[in-house]
Amino acid sequence: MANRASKSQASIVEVATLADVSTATVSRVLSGRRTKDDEIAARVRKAAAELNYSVNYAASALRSDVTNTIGLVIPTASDNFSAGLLDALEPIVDDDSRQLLLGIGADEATQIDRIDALCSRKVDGLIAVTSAGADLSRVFDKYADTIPIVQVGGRQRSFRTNMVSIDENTAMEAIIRHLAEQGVHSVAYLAGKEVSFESAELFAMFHTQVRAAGLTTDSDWNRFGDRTVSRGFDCTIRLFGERGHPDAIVCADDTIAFGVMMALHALGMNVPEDIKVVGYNDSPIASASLPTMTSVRPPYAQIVSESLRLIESGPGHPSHVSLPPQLVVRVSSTRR
Amino acid sequence: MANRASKSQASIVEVATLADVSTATVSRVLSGRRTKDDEIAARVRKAAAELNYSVNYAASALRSDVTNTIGLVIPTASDNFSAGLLDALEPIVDDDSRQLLLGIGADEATQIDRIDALCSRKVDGLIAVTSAGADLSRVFDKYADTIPIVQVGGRQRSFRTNMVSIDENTAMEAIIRHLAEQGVHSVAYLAGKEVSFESAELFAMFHTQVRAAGLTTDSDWNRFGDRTVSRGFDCTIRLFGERGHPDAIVCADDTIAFGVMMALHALGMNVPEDIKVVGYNDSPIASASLPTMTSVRPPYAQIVSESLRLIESGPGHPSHVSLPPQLVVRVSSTRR
DNA sequence: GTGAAAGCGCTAACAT
DNA sequence: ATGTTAGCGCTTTCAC
Repeated sequence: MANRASKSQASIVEVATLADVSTATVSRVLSGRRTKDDEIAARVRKAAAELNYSVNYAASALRSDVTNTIGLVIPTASDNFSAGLLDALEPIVDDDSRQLLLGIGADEATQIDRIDALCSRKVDGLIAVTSAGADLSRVFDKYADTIPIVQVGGRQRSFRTNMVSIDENTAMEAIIRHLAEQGVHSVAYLAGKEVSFESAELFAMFHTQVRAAGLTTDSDWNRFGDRTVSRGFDCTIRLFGERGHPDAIVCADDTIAFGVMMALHALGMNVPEDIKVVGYNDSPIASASLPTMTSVRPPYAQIVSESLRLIESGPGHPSHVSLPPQLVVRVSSTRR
Repeated sequence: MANRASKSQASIVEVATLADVSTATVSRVLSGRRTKDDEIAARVRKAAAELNYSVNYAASALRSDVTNTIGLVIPTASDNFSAGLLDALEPIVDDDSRQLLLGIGADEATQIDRIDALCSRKVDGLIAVTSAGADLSRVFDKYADTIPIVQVGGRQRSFRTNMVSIDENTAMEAIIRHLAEQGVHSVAYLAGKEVSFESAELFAMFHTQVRAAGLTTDSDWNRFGDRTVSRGFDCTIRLFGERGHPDAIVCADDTIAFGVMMALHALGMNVPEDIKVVGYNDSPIASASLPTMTSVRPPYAQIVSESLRLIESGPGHPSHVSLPPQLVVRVSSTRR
């Protein structure tokens, strides 16, 4: 508010002068590295506020090797999971008066490049959402004992980094149990194509859970394929050209489920009365569809808090955390 | 590749020693601030590579006041426009061996907070996608003559920052001309609700262009509302309960258009034979829908290059650039 | 608990 | 064109 606003920027020296203490004291008070909270502390804070002081992060980083930045690498921002994670991570990072450095890389080479760039900026921690099939173990190992790294999802290839994965098995179990409770007897599964979140493993889990719940499925119903609306549409049309059809269709992505619902509509079938549909990833489309779609919500908040906790614990003690997603039950799967 | 890999990090002094030159020369060579490219330059680069040297950005920033970072503030990552911009911006920033600092803020207070945080980090430039109705003029003005700021979209409230806006009028003209060419006579418009990209102005442009092209519309057809699938669905159902209906429906967002297409399907109408549909923002859903959807693609690449160009020109010379989006013609609007 | 002073790694000014 | 040197603003010993 002062009239010196146009002056470049107040430094710690000016604050110290105004508060009539040493720069060391200012530094200690402002960074909370001081025991008492007495009159001196108040004076320092007052002076800092008056001068509209904020630390010079470059100087601070140079001296202390703490940059107050967290690096995040994602395959693309136009992906529900990455976007959801970004939205969940940013406020937490920022509330800690840290800053988020973002790297985007779809292929292995670009991801490696971004991780290199971020690490040479000396981020205090790195979170990487690995894309389908990328092998980042070498670059991870390169920095593993300098910077705490957290790999989110994907296949773990480096055992020197932390890993936060999503417990898809629990999710699948929740889906199947929920469907069984709604009176479903037979289920189809439209899997994803990419290896990213282990489509194949999910597929295996589906079979296990279906059997465990005493439901039935048919190998002709279940196919791998793209995560697109038209794929869901096509598969469903084909499904109903065959002899029998399931009571429910579980999809590896909301987009597929959306195509399924469109096709069912076209076929004159009602969701959820005639057939139930479950999506995956709880994208905006799930709550916007008609009827609203039951989906599986990745545990964004927990992924973020666990990742930051692992980063806090520093490099060199890699551990693996598996988090259960949440089944968001909406209209498309409920008995009416 | 050297066996000294585990050693913390090579500094410029070690590079200088190995290359047998001064640190100043190393700095000059590596930053390209040197005229000749002789044997000395080669020696320096070789030494740097051998020691796996990379500059300490904190030290560099402290000394030179250039941080090699660009700040970006968006309302949310779960928004097609912001995600598209992010994906377009990141590689360009990175290729320049700069880094992207991201701030996310949905409401005015949070946006201001993020802009403050980024600017006190002394980013070399700030790009802000302003959210609906937020007034950021004060915080913009606070930094306007220190840091080059580019406002993308939204309503311009500060005339001390650069502005990159999307020429919606040209987009609307292209849509209406295209529809007229496809034999359309009457058009409905489902507008957005939020003030963000000037729904009202777009609405006015729609009327202007419809009249200019000699087409007709009906005030009962055109409504403001949410950018959701169900809104598009409901509006369409209601539309066809009335006496007449249009040959085409233009929507302020792909999501709305998607709901429209679902409703038309339910009503037994064929797109594009019976009625044509045009969306907006060219989200992934536009190319994944059935039939594929004609939409308007924001000029991401141009927004990015213009923004960076304006940042390059430094603070204090605010200018306004308006960029025409591209009409992506797909099946939903073409004569068959 | 506080202050004085060293120095993080780099670049810009100045001198050669 | 290159080298020498000061110093960016901060944190952290080290004294007291």
